Amino acid sequence: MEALFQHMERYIKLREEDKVLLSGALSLREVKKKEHLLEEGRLCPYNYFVSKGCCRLYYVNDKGIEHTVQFGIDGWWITDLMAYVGGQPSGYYLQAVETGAVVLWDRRTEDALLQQIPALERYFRLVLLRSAAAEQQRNRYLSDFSGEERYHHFNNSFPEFVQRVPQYMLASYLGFTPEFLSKIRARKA
Amino acid sequence: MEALFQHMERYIKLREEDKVLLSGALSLREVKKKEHLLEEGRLCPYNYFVSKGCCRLYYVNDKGIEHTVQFGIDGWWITDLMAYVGGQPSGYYLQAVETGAVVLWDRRTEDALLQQIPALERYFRLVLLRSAAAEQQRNRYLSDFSGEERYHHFNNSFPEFVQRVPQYMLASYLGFTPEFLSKIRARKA
DNA sequence: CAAAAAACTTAATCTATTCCAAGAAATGGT
DNA sequence: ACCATTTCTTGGAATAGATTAAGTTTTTTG
Repeated sequence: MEALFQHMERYIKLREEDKVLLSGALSLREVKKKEHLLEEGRLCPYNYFVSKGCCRLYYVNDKGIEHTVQFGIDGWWITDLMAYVGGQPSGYYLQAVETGAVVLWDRRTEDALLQQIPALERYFRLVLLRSAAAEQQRNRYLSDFSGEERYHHFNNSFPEFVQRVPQYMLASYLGFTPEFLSKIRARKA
Repeated sequence: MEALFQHMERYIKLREEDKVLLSGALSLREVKKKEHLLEEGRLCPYNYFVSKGCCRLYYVNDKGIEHTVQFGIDGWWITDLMAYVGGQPSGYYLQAVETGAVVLWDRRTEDALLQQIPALERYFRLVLLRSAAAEQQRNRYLSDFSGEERYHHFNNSFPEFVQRVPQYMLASYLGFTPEFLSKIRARKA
């Protein structure tokens, strides 16, 4: 929970009383590796702040193939936004890649909290702005680079992260098959 | 400009004095078809609200090929977010697809305006939230559907829009070549 | 209204990546 | 330590879509 406060204080000032309010309204949840926080078909009234560990958001297409759409490591928010905003059943799975902890931000208490701590409007605006900017850049890589280029680029940018996550998840995040990733690595060595 | 006020009032309340403030701080710019609002290498201290017409954000890769990353029709915000947030030179072009008008939101007066009209924090938060949700969905289509499926799906969802924009732009938005789009259409007929 | 420019089509060849299948290596639970 | 499960590798056949190049149609402009 402290991790979230620190993250918020990068963008806004929090008074002690704000922290008390937040501590009361939010809940911390510990997750074991591979545990699901959200499954397809379920409602998703939460936005998840990854306070420790690593989660991934993925969907399963009609051929049964998993596609990882986002990794969330500590300090990132992650959720199925359509289901969060619209209140419909989700089409995604949210899974802990590593044992860790997340803070649950509940849509149903959101309005009350935002009224009590108006600075949070600004916090979430800035968080969303930065994540939208990052997404725009990721999309550029996805559309402009070949699969192999994407892998090398990602591997150079986040070498430690590549070690942390199974290859098949990485492959599905980078937009190709695990077999192909295997071949890329073989080529290099 | 009125279009922007209406859009804001979908999410927040604006007092008359707020509108006066906004009218003074923002500028309206008319754009001719094909005119550029932003070119690669330039700074981009603006966020653009499309009040009438249609714009597109695209980049040109090192092979000289254009990739359309976003269309903005009336009622949407559009800009190179990295350049807007970070202040570095842009890697994108923003071009009017049709003659129309945009409202310029200037990053350099943003803080002052947000302080004078705090409700705008909420407005932009909600706009960003919805556009991030839409982006998440678009990414799913891009990664899960074949080019041909993407075309049919888009064509069914936005038949009027498909008529409004040149095919090569649509192809580059859907992630394939104009030649391939031509083939898809030939197959159907 | 003609000429130039822009947009679209068609066809042949080429290539990055998928798909399938089977085996090898690593990891995890008891 | 051992067995089951999960993850990774390898190779060959198949394919969606790119590339190239030339020709046709449509739109824009003087």
